[in-house]
Amino acid sequence: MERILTSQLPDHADAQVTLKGWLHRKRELSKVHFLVLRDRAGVAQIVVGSAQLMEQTAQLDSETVIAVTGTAKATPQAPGGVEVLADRIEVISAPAELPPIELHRPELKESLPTILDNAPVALRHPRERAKFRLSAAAMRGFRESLTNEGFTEIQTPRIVGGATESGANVFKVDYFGREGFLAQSPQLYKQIAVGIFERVFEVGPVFRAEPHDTPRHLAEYVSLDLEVGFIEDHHTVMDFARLAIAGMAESIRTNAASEVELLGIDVPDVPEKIPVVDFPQAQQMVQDATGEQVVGEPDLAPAHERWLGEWAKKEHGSEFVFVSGYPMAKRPFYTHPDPERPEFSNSFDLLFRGLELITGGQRLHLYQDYLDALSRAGQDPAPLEGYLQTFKYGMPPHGGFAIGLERWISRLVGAANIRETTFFPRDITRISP
RNA sequence: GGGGGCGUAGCUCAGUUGGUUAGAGCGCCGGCCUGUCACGCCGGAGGUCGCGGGUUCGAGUCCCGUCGCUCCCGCCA
Repeated sequence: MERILTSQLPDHADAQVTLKGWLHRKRELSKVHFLVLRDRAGVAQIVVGSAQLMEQTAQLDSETVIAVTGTAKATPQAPGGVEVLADRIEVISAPAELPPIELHRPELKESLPTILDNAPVALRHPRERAKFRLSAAAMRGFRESLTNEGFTEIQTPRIVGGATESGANVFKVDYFGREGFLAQSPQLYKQIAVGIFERVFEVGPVFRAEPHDTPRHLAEYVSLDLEVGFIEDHHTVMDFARLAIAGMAESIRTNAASEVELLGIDVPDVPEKIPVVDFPQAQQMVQDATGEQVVGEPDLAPAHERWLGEWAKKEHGSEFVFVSGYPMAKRPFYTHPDPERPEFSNSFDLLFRGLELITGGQRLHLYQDYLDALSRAGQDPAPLEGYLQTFKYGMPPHGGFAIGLERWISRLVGAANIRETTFFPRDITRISP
């Protein structure tokens, strides 16, 4: 008998079916046992009526892997409308121990450290795994919307020689006796790739050895990167950021509809035109509203980003807001200045529900500009020789951005801590499981 | 890196001004219950109170140290 999924039960009413999955829960009454079977699609109720079968199911522990054969019956009493009246239950695999957490609850009551310590089994919970189906749908939307625009997907090295860019700390690795580093971003390689493909994107892990212990930081996270050539300025890049985010939101709506429903989340509408606030203007607004002295600071504090998020919602009905034109001072060496006011850059952040979700901008594209910028930053151009080749041999104006996947999902589901939406998070203290 | 909070049963948590044998709910085990759906009812097992030291007649409770977790800030995606 061929296996069907719990989600296919409504199509098989009154037919003989086989379900395979995990024993999610038992509810045992004296004359009838109800089993809840969980498979990759969801859960279904199994009704056990015969004394002989009940004797068997009474012995089964939670998470036993079983195959159930019986008749699918549509009935209003059944959760989900259709249940299986079991004729035969086969144990495929019996667990060695009971799970340390209560998987059968509608929502896990366990604390985050307990969930993370027991992640291999905790993530089996329908609500837990649903978050990562949202991730999958988001990545798919990112890939599809950009592929449609003539982008090429690339995979750049995760092990690099020489520090990639200034700023974040990098993990050192022993590379056959030489010093190597884990890539903190595909930045340099994706720019090189623009010289080859014009339009590229990448989905992959990046590594940050920063000693940050916050609910928004990870030592390893998934970066959705884009880089595109032949732009006017950073506003062209912002248009692609809008396109990518809209594609991700749409894919979640269509490819993860049941997860969206299960989690009860609001997938945001991405406006055709996301509001844009110039950095100095943003600071002035925050200062006027909060009375805090922020004008002149080189960046926005998280609290100020939250304020801007609320402002965009109130004034523009948008859950997204661009802040553009950050000061050059704290931006990396490849950042393109604003030709009109060189102390500011052609860069931007995209805030989603008050959290920094995307950073991007226009990059320098002239060889001499790179030599000058590196010199100003006091950085030795020698380790960057391969990178600089790109500009030596002709590059169009270009730019790009990076989206933090886990941050996007974290904001989407309203998680208090990014670890809730990270598949086996790596942070300053956690390296396993 | 700076500051705050918390470590008590498998899980989530109570535990009074220090006082005899440390509690609850869930989970687990046993019994009862034709339709449960966080099933219900009755009973039971389960603890080095994170670890080490100190004060005291007496420490889960007070003090010191240490380890772990967590939140805020810095910083970032």
